Amino acid sequence: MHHAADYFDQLFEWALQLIRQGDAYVDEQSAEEMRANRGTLTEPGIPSPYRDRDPKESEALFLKMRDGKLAEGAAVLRAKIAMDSPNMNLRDPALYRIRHVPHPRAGTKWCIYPTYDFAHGQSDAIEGITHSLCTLEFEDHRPLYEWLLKKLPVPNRPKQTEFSRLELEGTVTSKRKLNALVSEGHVDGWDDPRMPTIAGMRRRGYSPEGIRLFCERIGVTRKPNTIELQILEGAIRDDLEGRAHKAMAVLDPLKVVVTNWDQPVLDLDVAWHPKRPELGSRTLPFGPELWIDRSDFEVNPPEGFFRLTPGGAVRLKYGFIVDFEGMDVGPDGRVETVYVRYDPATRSGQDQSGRKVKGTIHWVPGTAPRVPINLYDRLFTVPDPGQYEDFSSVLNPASLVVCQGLVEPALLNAMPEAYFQFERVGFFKQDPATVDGQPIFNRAVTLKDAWAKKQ
RNA sequence: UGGGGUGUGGCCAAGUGGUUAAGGCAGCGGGUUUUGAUCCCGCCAUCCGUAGGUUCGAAUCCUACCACCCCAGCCA
Repeated sequence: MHHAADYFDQLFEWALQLIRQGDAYVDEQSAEEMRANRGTLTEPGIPSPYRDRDPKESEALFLKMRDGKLAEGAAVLRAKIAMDSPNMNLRDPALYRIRHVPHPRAGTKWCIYPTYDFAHGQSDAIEGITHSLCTLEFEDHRPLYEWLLKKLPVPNRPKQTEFSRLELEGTVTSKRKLNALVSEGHVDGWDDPRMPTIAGMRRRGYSPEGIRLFCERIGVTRKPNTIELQILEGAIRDDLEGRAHKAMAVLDPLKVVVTNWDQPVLDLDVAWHPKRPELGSRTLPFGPELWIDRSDFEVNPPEGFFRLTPGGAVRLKYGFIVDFEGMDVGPDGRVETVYVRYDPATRSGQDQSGRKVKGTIHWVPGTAPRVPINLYDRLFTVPDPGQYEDFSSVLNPASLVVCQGLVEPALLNAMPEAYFQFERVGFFKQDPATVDGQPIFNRAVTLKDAWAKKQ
């Protein structure tokens, strides 16, 4: 990492040189006067009364600026270019201004600081940069960037190239707006998993490779664009599909009792990934009591529903086919427990029964630990929040839903760097806030769900 | 009504004078499947902002027009 502050001494010397060359002058107009004299888009500006002062006088004033002898706003160093330029950025842009504040890196050494325009190209040159990339709004600054490089004895001449910024549906990407989200407390920080920052995406569970795949898919151009969220999510899914450990978790538990289970708990040995044996396997206990997702049982199933129903049967993934036997319904009409019978001849991997069922659902053992699972969704309810003057009014109140889910016991073991797919649910990763034996999972992205879409 | 940019299918994006306008995402249809996931197959712009023109031939060259974005901070 390099910082412009590392070059403040050199930048100051170069500013002095511009003054001596007659290419810069100290202007003592107020900010308001400068604005008034800058002209408009269609009318040229009016030269400052200080524009043609003796360079020696400018130099003396500039030194006074540096020495803290002038108040903020009392004077500013300006490039002497052209007040009638059709390019507003060339109407004698400010190069240095007085700020009686310490600098986060340079401390209290300076009370004058270079503007973006004066620091940019020269810093690039010092760093030996050959191609300086930035976004389209700086296109109009390129002539200024080049003007400064030409006027100064810089070690090399970087070339500025602009491209369009990346706009993503359902979020904001400008630093200022992101900063507002953080400082106004709408998110927990710059690495909040809902933030479109690298830190946020990593914490959410996006892999570096997935992020790069996304970048490859969207390309780089000079066209204004707004990328659909699906392109990001699709890239993340495509990458995670191949690298995630596959496990089971139940977000909204419904108790299931296997009434004919007449043996000790059966420890199933299940591979972490069906296509990647090198990832190894884990133990998954199957017993008389377990949990399934509430959405996988319907008393009055809609057309095409092939999960568990009264009178129906499903396969419990990696386990057995079970047949519905009965259920307990609470006073509020809510199903509390489902009773099933398992078919011993249908054990996964050694099923010789020939039975076929329409659905296979995920489950966790009755002893499954309960852990917090953060379900993240888009931060905003509209695709273009940046267009709203007060974007906090279109925040998605459900951008984070914390649920207490049940996960298979193997997930209690620390695997902080692993990506997980909770089968039929989505991709997840442990949050860094996880402490020993108390994992917290973040949902990176859901799985595609053709059934949900059909509903 | 100054200057700088950009316009190719729902979203991205190749293509810069010559067969039927790449590819990805999304969508649709079908197959495989102990994840309604993955995977596989097929379909998806007679048309490239609009209108003219040049040419044997144009999304690609010319002209005009239209639309949208950026610039009047001592912000970056």
